[in-house]
Amino acid sequence: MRPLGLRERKKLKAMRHIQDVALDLFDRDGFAHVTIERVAAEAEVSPSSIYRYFGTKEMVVLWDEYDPIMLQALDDRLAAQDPISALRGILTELVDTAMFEQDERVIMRRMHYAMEEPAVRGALNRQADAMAVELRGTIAKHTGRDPDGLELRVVTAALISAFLEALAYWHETGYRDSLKTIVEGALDVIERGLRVE
Amino acid sequence: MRPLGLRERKKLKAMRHIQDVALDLFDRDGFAHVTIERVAAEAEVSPSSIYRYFGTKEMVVLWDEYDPIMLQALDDRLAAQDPISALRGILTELVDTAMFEQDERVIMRRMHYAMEEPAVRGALNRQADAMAVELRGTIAKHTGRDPDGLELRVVTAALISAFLEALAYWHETGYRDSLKTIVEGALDVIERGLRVE
DNA sequence: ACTGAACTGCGAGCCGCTGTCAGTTGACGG
DNA sequence: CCGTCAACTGACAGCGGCTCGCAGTTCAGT
Repeated sequence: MRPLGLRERKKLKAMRHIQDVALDLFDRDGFAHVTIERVAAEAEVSPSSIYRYFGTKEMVVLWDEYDPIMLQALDDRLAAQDPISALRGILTELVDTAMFEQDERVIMRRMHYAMEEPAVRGALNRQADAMAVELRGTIAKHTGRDPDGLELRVVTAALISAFLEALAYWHETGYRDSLKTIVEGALDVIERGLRVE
Repeated sequence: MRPLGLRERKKLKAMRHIQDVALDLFDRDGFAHVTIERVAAEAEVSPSSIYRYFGTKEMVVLWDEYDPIMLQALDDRLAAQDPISALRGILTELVDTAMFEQDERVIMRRMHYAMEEPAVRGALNRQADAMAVELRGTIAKHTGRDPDGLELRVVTAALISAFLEALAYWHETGYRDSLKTIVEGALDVIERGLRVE
């Protein structure tokens, strides 16, 4: 799996390029006012290729080549630790990776649309939903709980939504604090229970 | 506000009729394979009217004439009680209302698409997001918390997502138990904190 | 090399959704 | 009861996201 063939490398490069070009156009004219056709023209690929690569216009923004790696890492950790520790661990790992530093600017550009553009936000939520299902299955497998039980459903949903809120807060506060700090704060809130008043 | 004019009554009747016709067609041919044009023809209104009434195809399923009433009731309760008690209260009230009994079948039909059809599910999440924002504002007002603080964000998100999971669970278990029981179970989980292992 | 499979671009087309405009219908004061 | 005005409705045109089938091209394994 490690050594990517030429085909895959070309595809990855094309996707990076398309995403980059698209973000430029979105920044200039706004997400809604940029057509896929124009992105395709600017990136010198055909519109159908964009749809083949990304599936939807929103995914042009949301796609992240490291997502599968992250998910794999999370899965691995879940075999040995509880979900909250696993998430904390991933975050720490992430911050220590040069990859993150390097692409942080791109991440923030994408985050802008993920938070401000309703359509993109919707797609993000959908991704989160899919992730919740998978997470539930994994936790169930490692703890012997009922994967379809109400309790586990609520717990994983709370976890995922806490992470999403952390992202939103990170964005709204202008990326002032590190994402790691914020996510840990969010997890703390969840962990200690929700005395509301 | 109470006595609805003829205009509003006609509109409400039309919307009920359109939703009903649409659900019939969706049941027969599937959500994706039914065009708004066909719904319009079957309901004997113009397509533009459907868009004026509901905004999007998904909202034809999600629209509920009692939603604004529910939201108002929730707002009222939030002035005097904490959010969890308020939600429990609304649920109890709901179950006691004849309105619910009467329309329960329609609710289940709609629920089917809200859960199984990705596009509709997306719209539901979006509604939930909007509700979270409002809820945050209301809680902040009544408790003096920072409406944009991380803690309140996480708490309200957990509450809303718990409710959504309760709905999903209700649907998945074939509406066996009452929604009230399930929501209360979900709220219990949230309330006592999320020790995961 | 060479064959098969995967990928790409092209063209046509569906349908959700928006905006405009002319015609109609209910709300309201006299 | 009626005239006026605002609100609503339907017909139409059009945009653009997205899909599909097809023909030509490019990479992978032998």
